[in-house]
Amino acid sequence: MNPNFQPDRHEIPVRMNQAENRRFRRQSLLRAAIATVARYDIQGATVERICAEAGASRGLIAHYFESKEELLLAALEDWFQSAIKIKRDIAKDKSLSAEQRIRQIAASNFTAPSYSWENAAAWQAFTNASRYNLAYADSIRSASRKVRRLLKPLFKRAARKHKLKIKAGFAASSLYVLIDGLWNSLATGKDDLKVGSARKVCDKFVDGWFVKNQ
Amino acid sequence: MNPNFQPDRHEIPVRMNQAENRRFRRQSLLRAAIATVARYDIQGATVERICAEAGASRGLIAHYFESKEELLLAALEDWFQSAIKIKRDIAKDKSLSAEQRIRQIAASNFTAPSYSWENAAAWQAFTNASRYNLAYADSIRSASRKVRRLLKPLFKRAARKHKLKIKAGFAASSLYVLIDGLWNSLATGKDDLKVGSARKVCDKFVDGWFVKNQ
DNA sequence: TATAAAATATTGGACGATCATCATAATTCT
DNA sequence: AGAATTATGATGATCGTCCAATATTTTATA
Repeated sequence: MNPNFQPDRHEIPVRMNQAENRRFRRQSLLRAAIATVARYDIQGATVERICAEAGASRGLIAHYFESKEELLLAALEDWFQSAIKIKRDIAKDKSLSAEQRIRQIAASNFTAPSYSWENAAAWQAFTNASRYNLAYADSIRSASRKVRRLLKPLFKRAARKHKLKIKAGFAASSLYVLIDGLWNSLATGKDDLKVGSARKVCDKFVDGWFVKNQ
Repeated sequence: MNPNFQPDRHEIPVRMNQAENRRFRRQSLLRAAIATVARYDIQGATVERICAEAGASRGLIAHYFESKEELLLAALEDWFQSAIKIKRDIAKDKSLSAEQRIRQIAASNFTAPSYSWENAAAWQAFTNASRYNLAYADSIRSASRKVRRLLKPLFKRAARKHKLKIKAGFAASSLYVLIDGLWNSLATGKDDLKVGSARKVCDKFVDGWFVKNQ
């Protein structure tokens, strides 16, 4: 049922002191929030369900977060931070050409740990909610900008190597819009798309930017 | 505030008989449902808000639909039916080449009446909800299949003209996934994308399919 | 055509269910 | 023992549905 199941504390045999316990509980709640949002959407992610997923009782959220809203926002930002880190690492990898880095960043969106059905589904839920929730909107806009800032110089350099003139910012944007579409499609299953195909679509799209005009 | 405002019955001076009135009320509720879902998401589209948007009282939904859920589903299917009709008409247009038809169908997603912020936002809300609502999932899967069935033969014919071998079904899928991503981006505004740019991204993507391999 | 009766349309209040938050109690750790 | 952590019941708010009442249109009748 739930591929990314987080065992609750009863299944953790190791003894933890309070500080460790606190970190563990917090992290459990963050992961449980993502998992629950993925399966039930934002409004379906009730305190009851999130806590059940985290193996805790209903009242615990209040002890670790100001409110349910604050937990969800923290979960979104926590997840995004780890997602951008993976991309930054690839962007800095000097053993790869700029074009290779672009392709690898794109591909990383369809490989664990960045990709999982849970992450795709939760991302879809949060972006959807960002239409009426200003906090999510801000967080997601900032996330989008960070990714574009990462990709733009790579597109610029890759184009120079190909002796092409392209609008690097536009290329970066559109690649990420495509990846978003692929994530949504994978999250809902509406187009019978497989993860492997998603990778191919990205590669084909990048091809398009580095081909000479006819 | 609401660009697609439907005037309520008090602003309609013409006398309507019961049959006309019934059609008008039903249609008002369907449009109001889309508009409200666009602005407030599915769970935020309360009976109160939908009816206010339609210029009716809270109880009226029960008179025209089995339940709120049934209204939302009817609104989704009603909207999709008009959207697919526009695409079918383009697909049948013999004055255009297959490739031109593909481009025009793609472009129609970014021109009124198929495109409006309201439609994009509501579509995003429904696809998002399709993860946990089976009725939406079925409806959307069927919609997706219809569009792919429309595009696939066009890609096949266009490729033949270009003397290329492509996977037409794959091309059709991926074009529609891209369009979905563009709609979501426009609905949320997260990537600062404009409608005009969305059209260009589509064109660039279609280019990619009809370019000789290097 | 006028009018009564029937059918249909519309309204808004009541009810029951769900949920986040809060207060308080119980438990565990230091 | 005292502090931190965890559990549970109570409370108030929100929402969909149902229902009784009121209003309007249509049909039947003379």
